[in-house]
Amino acid sequence: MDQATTRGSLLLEDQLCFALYAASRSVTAGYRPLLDELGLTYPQYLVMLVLWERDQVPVRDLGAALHLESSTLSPLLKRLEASGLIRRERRADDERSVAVSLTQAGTDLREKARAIPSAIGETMGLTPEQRATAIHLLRLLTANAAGN
Amino acid sequence: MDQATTRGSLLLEDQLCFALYAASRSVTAGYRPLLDELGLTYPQYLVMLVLWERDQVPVRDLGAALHLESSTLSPLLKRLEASGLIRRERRADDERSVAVSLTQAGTDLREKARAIPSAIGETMGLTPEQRATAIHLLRLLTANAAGN
DNA sequence: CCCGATTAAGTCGTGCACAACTTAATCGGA
DNA sequence: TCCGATTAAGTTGTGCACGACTTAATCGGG
Repeated sequence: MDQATTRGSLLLEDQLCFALYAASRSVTAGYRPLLDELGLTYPQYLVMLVLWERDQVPVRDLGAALHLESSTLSPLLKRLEASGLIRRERRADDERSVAVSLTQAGTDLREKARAIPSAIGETMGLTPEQRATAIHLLRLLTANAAGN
Repeated sequence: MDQATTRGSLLLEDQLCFALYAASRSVTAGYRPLLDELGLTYPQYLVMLVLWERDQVPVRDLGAALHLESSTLSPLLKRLEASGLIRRERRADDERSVAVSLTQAGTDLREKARAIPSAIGETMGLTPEQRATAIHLLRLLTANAAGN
C-alpha cells in the first residue's frame, strides 16, 4: 500500500467510497436481467425477500430491515401492490400501522426467484472465504457509518 | 459459515448483495453532512475528484472513470455549471465532444475538500489492512459483475 | 380524563441512475 | 468522394433515495 492510501489523498482510485459505490451499482446491474423476468426492480426484490421470510410485516419493520425511509417504501409498496404481488392493510389493533402481506402471486413468485442467488453468486465470482470476508467488512462499515 | 450461505438461500441476511447495498448507502450518508458544507452531492463530489486530478476532461472520460452514462452525467454537469464550479465547452477539434473544466471557484473548492477523506476514513473505522482488503474485494466484484 | 409528545405512514421536491431514443458530428471503406 | 456506420452528448420516462413536512392514531404523565 502506498502512502496515498493512508491520508488525505483526493485521488479517485484511492477511495474506498468509490469502490463501494461502483461495486454496488455493478452488482445491481447484474441482477437486472434476472429480475426483469420476474417483473421486479432490485429494491422490490429485497422487499420480497423479507416477505418470503416472514409474512404480515408492518411497513416500519420493512424499513428497519432494509434501512429505508417510509418516503422510499410507500411508493415502492404501492407499485408492488399495483403489480399484484402484495396487499397492504391497516392493522385493527393499531390504526397507524400498515401490514404488508403476500398475495398468491407474490407467494408463487418465490419459486421463480430460487435460482437467482446462485446465478448471482456465479457472476460475482468470489470464493466462499472472500464472500464471508466481504460481508464482514461491509457490515462493519455499515455499523460504523450509521453509528456515527 | 452455515450451509445457508453456500446455496440458494433467500434469507436477506445471507446476501452479499444486500450488505453491499446497505454499506454503500450508509457511507454516502456519512458524506452528506460534510458535502453539504461544500454545496455538493456525493456524485458531484466524485466528478470534482476527477477534475481536481486532471482538468479539461471530456464527458466521455468522466463517464468511463465513474462508470456513469451520459444520461446521468449531462444533468449533473448542468447543475455543477449552474453552481459555478465548472465550465462546459465544445471541443474545436471534435464538435461532438464536450470538455469539462474547473472555474476558479471549482479549483478553490479543492482546499475545502482536503479534510474530507480523513474525516470519512475516521467514521468508517477500518484498519489500513481491512481497508485494502475491502478495496481489493470490491474491485473484484465490480470487474466480475461488469465483465459478465 | 385530557392534552402535549411520540409514532406510523404518507406526500412533496430534488437529485441520481439507467434504458431507450434522438441529434449531430466524425469516420472509413467501396 | 460519398454515404452508411459509429461515436458523443443530450432528452425523456421510470423508479429509487432522502430530507422536510403533513396527517392521523396512540401513548402517558399530571
